[in-house]
Amino acid sequence: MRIESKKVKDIMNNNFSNISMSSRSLHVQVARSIARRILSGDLEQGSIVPNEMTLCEQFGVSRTALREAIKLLTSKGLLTSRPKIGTKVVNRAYWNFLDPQMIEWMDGLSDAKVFCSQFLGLRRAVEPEACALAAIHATAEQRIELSEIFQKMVQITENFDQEAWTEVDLSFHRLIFNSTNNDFYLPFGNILTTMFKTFILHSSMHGAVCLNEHRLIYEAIMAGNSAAAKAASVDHLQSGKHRLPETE
Amino acid sequence: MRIESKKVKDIMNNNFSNISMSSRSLHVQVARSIARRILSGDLEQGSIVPNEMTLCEQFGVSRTALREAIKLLTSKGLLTSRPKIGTKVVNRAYWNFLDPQMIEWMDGLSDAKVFCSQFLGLRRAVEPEACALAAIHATAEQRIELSEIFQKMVQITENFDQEAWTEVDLSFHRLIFNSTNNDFYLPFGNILTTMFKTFILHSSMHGAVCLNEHRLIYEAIMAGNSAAAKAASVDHLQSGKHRLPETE
DNA sequence: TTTGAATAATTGTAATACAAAAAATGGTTT
DNA sequence: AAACCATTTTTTGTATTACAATTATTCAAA
Repeated sequence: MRIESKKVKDIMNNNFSNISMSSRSLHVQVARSIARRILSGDLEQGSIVPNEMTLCEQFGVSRTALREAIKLLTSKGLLTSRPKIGTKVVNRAYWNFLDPQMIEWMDGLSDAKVFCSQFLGLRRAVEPEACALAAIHATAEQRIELSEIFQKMVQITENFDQEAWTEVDLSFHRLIFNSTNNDFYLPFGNILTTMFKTFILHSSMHGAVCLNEHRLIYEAIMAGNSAAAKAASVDHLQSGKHRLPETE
Repeated sequence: MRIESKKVKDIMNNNFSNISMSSRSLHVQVARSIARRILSGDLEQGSIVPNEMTLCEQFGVSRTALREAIKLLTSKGLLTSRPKIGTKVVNRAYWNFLDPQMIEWMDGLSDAKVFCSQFLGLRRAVEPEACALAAIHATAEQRIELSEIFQKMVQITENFDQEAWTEVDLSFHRLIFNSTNNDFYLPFGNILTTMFKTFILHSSMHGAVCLNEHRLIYEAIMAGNSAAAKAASVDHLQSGKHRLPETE
């Protein structure tokens, strides 16, 4: 019996497809296109974008599709509409940069290096505290899962495979955010994953060193030692050599 | 000449109305209603919600409006749709709790006390680091604006007015997030504001003490002393007495 | 100058029709 | 019986048209 393990796993996880199925639907494609015009500064903050019919013609889509695209962008804080006035680009201060789809849309617009180091600037704030909270609040099941994941890390390190390691690394950090059992930390799992997948981040250090850093975090959380978990995470993120974008 | 200062100011700021104009449009009302069913657990994760025509009848709206509502919820990570299958509630791990509109929708669902203390759990991670970054990266204009805002705080403290103080307090913290000049910190200004407006948070300590805490943050940032700014912020947020929900 | 009614431009909502995707069905072949 | 393939069926996706609601603009009147 041949197995399509990925598909089966997706079904088990109640996911339709791994990620947000990229851009199958028309309105998402249109939204992405407009979003990038806004994010790049092509459409200026505070300016009124062309009216719906004009945009329909520009993109060659129906008003239905276009309006759904605009609703999507409104939801991200990029646009706001009113009858008779039109649809306006809102001030940058209201853009939801913490939305994974927004992050995908940034791909190739701003300097990836800058963008990633900015992200690291947030990660350094959030993740150590997440580790500290996880050490305290992780459930029994979550601790079991964490040890299973760390086991995998050890195995992969033995004969190193970049892709497999990225996968398990992400699931490691994602589980930590989940293990805070704090709703406000949950989204960072997706944000981190999206950052990795769109700006292909490689940890320049393979194997031993990196595994050791993870081991320190892992053991501190398992021991319920929040201070140690936090310190280990700070150390992990401060060794500023790694996690630079692959390009250039 | 009579002045409608608020409206004039809104026009100056390029805002259509102060906040996201709540629920003027039909599709937002529908979205809110469905969102609350999901957030409350009434609609279970992984389950398929009724098909579009059924929902149209339930809400008494057209398919156009209903679909725009669903697109909004999809954008927040709550739903995902596919032809022939239907629209499914996605796993909680993918919900964007860092979206201001999502936070509004939580009002009255979960225990406000728990929710607010969870938020404080994130704030304690993010805000001290934001202060540290602001101390380093704030522009000249931002430093000027910060001192103006602090001036206002002093004035308001002299004859205390709760509402006015909340207003200026929020603008103080918002400006700090902006002054990091880091895209990923920007959204926290809106998140903080939304948390305050929907879960009416009162700082139990008025006047002098609180002003002093802000002064320490303010002076450290102005001096460019990131370590001191961070420490002052930690202190400000650790005095765990304040910022509890008003209800009960 | 101010007021107020008419106008016009744009988004908001509705209704209908058809296209596309994909599971489910059932019959055919191996 | 098992595998395969075309057919059917269900649901969302897109297009089109029409009309309602909102509100800036215009222009006339007081």
